Amino acid sequence: MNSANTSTNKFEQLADSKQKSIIDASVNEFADNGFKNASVNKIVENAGISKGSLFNYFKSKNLLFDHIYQIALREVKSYLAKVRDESENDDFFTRFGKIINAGIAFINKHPRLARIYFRLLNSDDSPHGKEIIQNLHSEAIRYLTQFVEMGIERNELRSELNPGTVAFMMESILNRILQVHYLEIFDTKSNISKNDNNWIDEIVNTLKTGLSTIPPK
Amino acid sequence: MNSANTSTNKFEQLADSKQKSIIDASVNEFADNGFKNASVNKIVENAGISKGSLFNYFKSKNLLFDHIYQIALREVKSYLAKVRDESENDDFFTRFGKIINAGIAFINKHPRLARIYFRLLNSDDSPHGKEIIQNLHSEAIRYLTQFVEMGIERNELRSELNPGTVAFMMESILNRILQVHYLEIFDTKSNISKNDNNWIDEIVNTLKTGLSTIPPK
DNA sequence: TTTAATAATGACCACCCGGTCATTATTTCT
DNA sequence: AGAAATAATGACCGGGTGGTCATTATTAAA
Repeated sequence: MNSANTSTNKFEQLADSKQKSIIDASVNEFADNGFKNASVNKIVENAGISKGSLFNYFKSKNLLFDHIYQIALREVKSYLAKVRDESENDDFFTRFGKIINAGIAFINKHPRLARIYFRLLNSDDSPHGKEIIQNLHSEAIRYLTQFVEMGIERNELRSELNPGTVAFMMESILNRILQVHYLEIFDTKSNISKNDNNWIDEIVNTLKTGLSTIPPK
Repeated sequence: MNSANTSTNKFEQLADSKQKSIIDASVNEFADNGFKNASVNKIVENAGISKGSLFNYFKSKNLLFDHIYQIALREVKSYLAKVRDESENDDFFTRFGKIINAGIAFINKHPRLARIYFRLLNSDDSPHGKEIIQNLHSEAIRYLTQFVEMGIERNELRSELNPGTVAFMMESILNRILQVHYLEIFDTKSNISKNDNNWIDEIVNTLKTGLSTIPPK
């Protein structure tokens, strides 16, 4: 009883190369098929282990998915922390542009994790799908709300703005841009192809100055 | 050989009440489980017909889904056309608010169709999922781009704006608002609960006047 | 009313699923 | 080297899948 008996206890004591092959096979299978349609049989086949072993490491398909998801979450958070720290001295709008580009960079670096995320978004066939997504969204809103509040303090944003509302709008647009980029990677037929910095700058700038011909008071 | 031999030919010659019960059962099953995880056995059970009959009306599960999807698409388009015609004399921002409210009304009226749509969005387990979604998005963008161009012509929007970019931003926000509303309906635990007109007005207004403290030239 | 055409049925098929566990292979300890 | 402990295996289980088709029930024609 020396260490906590987590569900991944046995798994974590495996050789690193074996862990990696199992994680790789799992990520690929979940990314391609979502949770329910992912096949444990194919995972063990691609990982080069027996089914009995997998169910020895993880008590169920659910717990295996949880483990994969935790890995993805850790990766995302480290990305967000990085961009927050690296853009501390930029103005609000430059920062927002950098956040968007960090998201794009993440998708480029971890396309299969992004795939799992985007599947999770609306599929609801995953063990804790709803809770996971709610969590991610509220974390994103909190993250962006901080930026907005800071922007107001620095007098870069109008003081009468509701930070939560602005954060919601930013998150909407951010998510959509990332979704488009994700589709560009996974759908070769995609004809959207607007993923260049000019486009992002244009969006940020439009958000900055607004649409109306009539300037506010 | 008098009429086109479509895959739904036999189905459309059925009594209306029978058609309705089959469609109802199918919509419910697809809404609750997505395409692949939907069970044909449960559909026929809930529709009160035999499995053989269903496969007589529709050659495959795929074609049954296609038929359901076409129904949903028709419903959405009629909604969009209605709001376009009814708001012809409003200014751009009032119109955008009405579009958002029309979307919310649609979800309230057809929650199960909305569920199928949101599942379709990222699940990619449906027969032509990718193409369907691409189509819907580009139709939405085209629809909104018209509004933006009209707004510029009427001198309600800055002339230097790129209509496609603005339409993209609007669609991002619209989609997200509808997604939140959808979650409020289907997830009783949802604590977002911002679906009131004040919130929508606030978003539209923020988009109108922009975020920056510095007014454009 | 008898016959011919059409519609509805559900047992059945081959296949795949997540999960189990007695058996076998490997490592560790004496 | 032998015994004990641990790890890995894959045949097997009950259950569900989309789809088929010989049989039965219903309707239309004679």
